[in-house]
Amino acid sequence: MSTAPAARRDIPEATVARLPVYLRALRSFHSRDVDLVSSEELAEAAGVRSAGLRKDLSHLGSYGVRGVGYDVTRLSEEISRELGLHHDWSVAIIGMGNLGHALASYSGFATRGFKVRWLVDQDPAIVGTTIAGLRVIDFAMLAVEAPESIIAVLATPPEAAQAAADQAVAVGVRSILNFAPCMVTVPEGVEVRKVDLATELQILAFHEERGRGDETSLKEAR
Amino acid sequence: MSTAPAARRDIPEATVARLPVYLRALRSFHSRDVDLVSSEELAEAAGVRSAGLRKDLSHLGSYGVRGVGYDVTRLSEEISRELGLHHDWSVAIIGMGNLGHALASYSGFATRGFKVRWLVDQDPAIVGTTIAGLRVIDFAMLAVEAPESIIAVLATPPEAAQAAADQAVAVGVRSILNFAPCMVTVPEGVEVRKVDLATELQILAFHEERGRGDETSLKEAR
DNA sequence: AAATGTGAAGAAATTCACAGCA
DNA sequence: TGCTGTGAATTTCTTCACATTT
Repeated sequence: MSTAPAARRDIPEATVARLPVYLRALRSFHSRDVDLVSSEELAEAAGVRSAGLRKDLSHLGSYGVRGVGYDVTRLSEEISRELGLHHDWSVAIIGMGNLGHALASYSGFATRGFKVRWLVDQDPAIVGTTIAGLRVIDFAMLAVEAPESIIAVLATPPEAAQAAADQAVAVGVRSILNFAPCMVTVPEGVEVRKVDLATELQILAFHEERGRGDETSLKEAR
Repeated sequence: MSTAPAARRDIPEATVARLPVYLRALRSFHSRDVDLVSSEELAEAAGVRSAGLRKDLSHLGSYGVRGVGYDVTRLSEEISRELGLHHDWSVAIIGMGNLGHALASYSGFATRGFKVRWLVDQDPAIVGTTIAGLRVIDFAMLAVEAPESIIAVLATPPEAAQAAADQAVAVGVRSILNFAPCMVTVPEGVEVRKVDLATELQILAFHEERGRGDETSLKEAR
């Protein structure tokens, strides 16, 4: 409806889920000193179609130049701003088993905007030790140290996940990334995203089993 | 259309992505000795709506009983069969850094049907060592030992991911789960699914930033 | 000339609401 | 009566095709 003053608000969920992918592709271009890309080039790098990319970007406003393309730096900034990455986010990893340990030093988290600031465990034998340069604390300490808004990454065993989520919510966490192979229930207003290895493998298995069915549609990786 | 002989083939992608979730919920019911569930109960446990659940299940055939519900064991078997879990899948983890190390012993992989059978790295200093009870091998050895169909889990640093994917494909891998924070390009016929921590965090950040916008629609975790 | 931005068409997924069966 | 299975309606997402702008 309102055309001129930027079509804000109400970005489709499907678009939001792709913005981080575009951002990554843009950074890759930037690191190769490319500072102008066409929707065609960016779409290929992101594994989507150019028309879809343009439609996605149109939801944040008009940051491209017709006949020319998109300025890599400018577009990166606009997407970052839209995603709320103009300030840093603090991350707490809950559960210092194998996975939590690995996540604490995983380079994928080092992406600009997210900083792992707390490692939490309830086992007294682990609390107090240092992992990846951070001291492991317990929930009581997290409550004291983390008054601001933080994102919690659940890396506990499944039996402990619900309790950990409850405690995280009690501390004020409103966003949870759940790696535990189980569901957690949270109060309204708290968002949970789930990363489930078994689920991903099962989906792959389904497609491989079906074999050369419709796999042409998925030739390019995201 | 055809009612009796089961409505096979062509299960919607969105449904396929939810079947593993239903399977997990069913196993949870089973472990609590519940052997009959209504679509309402199962949907709540899976974090979806009952009508959607019933539509999803209708794509595999009619395994429920009107006025009664679904037999937990029966439905688990049907979904498992549909997902191709009636036989075991061999998994090779590529890249034995922090993450690969953690994945090698992650309980989420222990889900029935998937067995980590190979750990692969290209660093001679790591090849030959034993992690989680398995000897780390190189690609040459993988080519010798793995003639059958396997699923590869990429856990390399981003710089090494494309080369690792190429080598995996050369060995015959047709399904890849990519944990590296980058995209990989593969030939047609090979499927890649991506698990991207930064992406998930960015989506969470977006929603938290928007705050109390439309979060009522996401009150329950998957 | 080249490439964006976008209405309109089409496809896919979700939700509704109820017929049909135990 | 209770709950499944499913057409129909609705919403969301994708693709097309071209007018628009530099």
